[in-house]
Amino acid sequence: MIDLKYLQNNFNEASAKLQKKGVDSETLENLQNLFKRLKGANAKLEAAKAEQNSMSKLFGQYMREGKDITELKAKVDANKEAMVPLQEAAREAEEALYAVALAVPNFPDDSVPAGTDEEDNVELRKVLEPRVFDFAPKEHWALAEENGWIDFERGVKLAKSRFSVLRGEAARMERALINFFLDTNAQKGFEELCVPFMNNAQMLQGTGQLPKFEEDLFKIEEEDLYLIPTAEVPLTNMYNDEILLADQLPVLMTGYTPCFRKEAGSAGRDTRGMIRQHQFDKVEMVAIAHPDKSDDIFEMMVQNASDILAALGLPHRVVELCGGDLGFSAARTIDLEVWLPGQNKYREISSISNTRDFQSRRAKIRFKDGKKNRLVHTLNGSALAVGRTLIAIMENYQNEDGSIAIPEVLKKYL
RNA sequence: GGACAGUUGGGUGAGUUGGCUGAAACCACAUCCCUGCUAAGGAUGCGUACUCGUAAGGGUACCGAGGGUUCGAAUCCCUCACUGUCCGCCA
Repeated sequence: MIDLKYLQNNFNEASAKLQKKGVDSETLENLQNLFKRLKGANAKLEAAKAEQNSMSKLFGQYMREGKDITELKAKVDANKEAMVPLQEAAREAEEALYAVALAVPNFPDDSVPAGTDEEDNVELRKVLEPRVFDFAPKEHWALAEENGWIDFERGVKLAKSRFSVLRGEAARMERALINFFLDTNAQKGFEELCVPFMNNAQMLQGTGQLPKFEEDLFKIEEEDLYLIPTAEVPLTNMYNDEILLADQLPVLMTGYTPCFRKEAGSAGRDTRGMIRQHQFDKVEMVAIAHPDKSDDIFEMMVQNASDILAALGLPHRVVELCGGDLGFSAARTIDLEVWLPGQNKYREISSISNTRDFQSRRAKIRFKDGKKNRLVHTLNGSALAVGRTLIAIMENYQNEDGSIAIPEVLKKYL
């Protein structure tokens, strides 16, 4: 959630920032008014409560002293009744405010390039030259079929469309990649965690998936539980509603989890192959950081993900997202796009974001800064999406006969 | 799944015949004082959030969560969650 006090005191600045993310100023004006309304309603209610409390104290005193309480009782009853509409007003004001506030995206950093969609993203650099093929490179689904690696039909039979089954060598490769990623992240100082793949609503709200993006989540019937869409949710919320000590920072965490997404709104996109699935494996990095240190950690996380791709010999480019393409919670995001020769395109394989205090305000993750409690910064990034890495290896390491070579660094994991 | 017990501040743990308890005591922690020798003693402070105020200092809420009874609830009632123990079941 954005800082409402900041919005109130720096309306024009805040409004300009959020324009980059396509939020109109009417929404913000509305938000500002709702905030004022809540404060006003609370002030009235609290004054009435203070009155009630002090009269109640007197009441007890009178009882002890044996004084007559009929007059006091009448006053206190009248006040109680007068409080009912105030209570109602405060409740309504709060509901109205949060309905809007929780759906407003984070402020983008000033450095974020303006733009409306991915066309306006800015390429920062390319890493590794794409290989020159002396034959026409195939797409991963063709290779998968030739090698018997991915069983799309049976994935659909077992579940539904956008599910698939990895077989044999491919299944082992998936496992090898997970291990390689986790080991590499651990070397960079990330603690490995194995977390629940279902989280409750409060956690999903903490990281920003709820309430706005419920339609993209798989919910467990009859339970307050959702399948996680990314390990960012459990890892970041490890410290939900906690106050850390300054010397505990930064907390660096990594974990492998499957990720579950309904892909609502992506109907028809990437239906062929394994690019966009309802369930996919990912190894995630999460950092809980001191606000002054989050930029450095961000750079480290981007470098780490890029290094992993380079170690696998996968050409990729580093892209800074423009305001319009930035996710809901992110203040800044850098994507890593891997080269897919079969598709003749760069495709997203990692997304690293600094959410600054947007998630920590929702999730109440603070740290002791001297006497005061301050919100931490939270960062997350994939290192890496496993299925897409497998695809990238298939397409980049393919031979003319359809066989696929194994990247050197993975050999010890197979 | 069934039965019983419990859920209090950073920790341990009082308080459950409703008001004087936002919460004793102890530990931990912080600052200061004393003293000096391998550590001890003393004083004070020390929950979170929102809110009013330049500040000093007020106010409101929170004793697992939500609701109820009452002038007033950590204390009574209801629902739910979680923890523990026993039974059942099971990878």
